[in-house]
Amino acid sequence: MTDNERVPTNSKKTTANPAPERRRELLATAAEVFAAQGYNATTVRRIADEAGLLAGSLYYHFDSKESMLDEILSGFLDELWTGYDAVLGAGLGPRETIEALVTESFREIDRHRAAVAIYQKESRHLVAQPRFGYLVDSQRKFEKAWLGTLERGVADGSFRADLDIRLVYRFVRDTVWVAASWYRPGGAHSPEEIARQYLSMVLDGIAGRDPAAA
Amino acid sequence: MTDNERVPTNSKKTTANPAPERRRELLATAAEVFAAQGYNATTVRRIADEAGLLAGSLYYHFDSKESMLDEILSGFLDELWTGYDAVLGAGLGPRETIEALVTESFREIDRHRAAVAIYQKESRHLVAQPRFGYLVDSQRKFEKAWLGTLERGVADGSFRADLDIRLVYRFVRDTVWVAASWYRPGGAHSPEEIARQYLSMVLDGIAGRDPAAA
DNA sequence: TAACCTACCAAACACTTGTTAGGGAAGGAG
DNA sequence: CTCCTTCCCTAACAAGTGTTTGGTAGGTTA
Repeated sequence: MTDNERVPTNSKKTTANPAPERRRELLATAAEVFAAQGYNATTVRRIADEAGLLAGSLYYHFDSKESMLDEILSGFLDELWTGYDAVLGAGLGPRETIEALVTESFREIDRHRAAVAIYQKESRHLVAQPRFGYLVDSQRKFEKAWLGTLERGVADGSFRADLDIRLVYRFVRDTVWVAASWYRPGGAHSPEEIARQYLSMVLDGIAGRDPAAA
Repeated sequence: MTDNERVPTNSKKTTANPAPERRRELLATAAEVFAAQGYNATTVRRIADEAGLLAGSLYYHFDSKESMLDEILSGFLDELWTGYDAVLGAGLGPRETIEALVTESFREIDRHRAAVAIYQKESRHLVAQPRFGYLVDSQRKFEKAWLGTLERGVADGSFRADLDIRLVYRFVRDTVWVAASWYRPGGAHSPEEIARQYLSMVLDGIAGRDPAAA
């Protein structure tokens, strides 16, 4: 469906997926360390320590450190686009689409906090590598979905027409995704509640409604 | 004045600053590479290549790779707080203070684009190191200034009272500073124009004013 | 019992990393 | 000319990097 459904290069397993439980465990801890320290600053030995095995043993499960990163990012993007495609195919109006996309985004941040953090820190220099070319495809598709929705909304009066639409796009996009840098699951607010307040701010602003106030 | 005025440890120069021209050149190119590739992913040899000399020669000017990073970040923060302190000491109302802070922030992004990008990517794991403890001080002061202004605004009706104020703080803060990731000096808009449109979005929202629209 | 597979360890490999030591060319000062 | 300072190069070092190789304990299958 999307062009992001890459099969992570895993030459070890020829059968479909016999026992990916351990892989997922290891990928989860790797993602946590990557998110906390940064990909390049993270050593394979550190991941192994955190997972309770030796560095070399990771290479029984994965081809390379880079393929771990690949699997983390592509796995996240696959799930993200599953959610986005459902929203975009629902035939909603511009404003409702934006609301649904923002809400869906915060749900993804809730479920893939580490992957989102990694994506934000590393994607900029990963796009240069051919292996991560699918990041470019995803970015393009992402921009098309959001920007297109915003333009539809400007056309039908849902959104203001007196702003640089690309500035608005980056504003909304960044506003949502940087939340992954401070969001912690199990915090004071649910993803839906955060989405609600963010949408309220983005759509209506933070200024007081009292005309008497300066 | 601020508590960020750290003297970068430069044991080589005992006199005040005899010829810091070359230093600034090298720091500028180092900052560009750090911002583009990430600090840990950047090798000293790469910086040297970009600057047109050999890796070892950098150590005539700087104590270490880390001290380059230190000097870049502390230099940026010093200038940032010079501007912020001027705004905060001007005795403006809450809304005018926020407007001035946002505008000042975009000016700093314009002048220290690379340093801001580095700060955003690396500060999270740098705060653990004692050498970069001043980052924590700056963060605390930053939060105090912004959050305090927002609270004053809620109290006097300038800002909405029906939102989680800490969420608003993070919203405004991130919204402004992530702009450094896409901003390029000499682009379509001046820092002031970007600040104006951002403020318009943050304060009044992006929704259309036409009540007839959904 | 024998063969086999899974998941790991122990130990090393080749390479890159930040950093250092010593030296030398260029130019101004005495 | 000699001395000194500035700025850079050459060449290496030790530590850390991702990765590979061979082996092995334990369970499952035949």
